[in-house]
Amino acid sequence: MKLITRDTDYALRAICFIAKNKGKIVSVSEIEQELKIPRPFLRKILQILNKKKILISYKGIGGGFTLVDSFKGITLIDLMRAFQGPLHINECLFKKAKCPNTKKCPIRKKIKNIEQYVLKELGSVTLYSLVAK
Amino acid sequence: MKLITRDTDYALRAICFIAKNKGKIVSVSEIEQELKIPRPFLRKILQILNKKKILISYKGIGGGFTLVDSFKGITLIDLMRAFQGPLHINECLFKKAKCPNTKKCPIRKKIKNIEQYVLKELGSVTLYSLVAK
DNA sequence: ACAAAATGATACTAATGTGGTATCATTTAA
DNA sequence: TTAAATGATACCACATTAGTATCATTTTGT
Repeated sequence: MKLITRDTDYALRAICFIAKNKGKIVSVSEIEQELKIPRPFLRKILQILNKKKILISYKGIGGGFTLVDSFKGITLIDLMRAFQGPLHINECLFKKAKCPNTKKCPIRKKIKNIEQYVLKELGSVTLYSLVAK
Repeated sequence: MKLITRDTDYALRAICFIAKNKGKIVSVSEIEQELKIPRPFLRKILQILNKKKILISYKGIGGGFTLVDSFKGITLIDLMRAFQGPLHINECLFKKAKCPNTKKCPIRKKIKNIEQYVLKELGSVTLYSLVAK
């Protein structure tokens, strides 16, 4: 059971590195060298971060990526959603049929509670807090 | 992100049904008819439940399954472990390398906390509590 | 003893998700 | 106008999950 997938993980590390170079435009090559992430995969990840407005990209010679201005408001869960889609702890438990012995399945409620807790926790971690010493 | 897989889900429903027929030996055919779970898959699931000592099986004509005597002590997490193995929310995040900007990665701690919470919650739900009206 | 009805064991197949690659198009600075 | 960067997109490989198929074993009734 994985809460965080590899692309999310890589994204986080890349962001940390970009944040370290405050203000500077950082290219794929630089990140690749530092973090040893396979280049094509890294490119894909950065492109997604750009689309999701977590990074800003600059094309052409001297191009690369910087943090978005609103970076301090972005949380771990935003990052996870970018790569892992909407986070439902369990999507379809008892969707088709209910346990015949219960009218309101108590397990569903429990799962919902757990889900909400997890989302709250993940949503409380800003990427900035991970970057700042 | 799935916390509970299909076999765990099916297992839970099957157990609910068996519990309803208190004491009676319930065959695969009966469960299949009631819950519309594909028979070979259901058989596999029930065999696992037997091996994990959550159900008792009886072979031969009139055979089938009943709940184990210690049923009241079995929790949702036991069921999940039977099908999904040991439950680690995240196994290897930052295993190979740490985010270069942090010495003790705060995210790792957060994940650990979430994991412990989830395990505690799931371990607090007895299957019996789901079955009992 | 034996046949039928049940589960046990095991190996295989199909579908999906994750991790990763390859290639061409587009933009931009020198 | 060319080289260096990212954008878009399609593809491939592997692992996990979901499900099937088949034969072996046990048990009960006749």
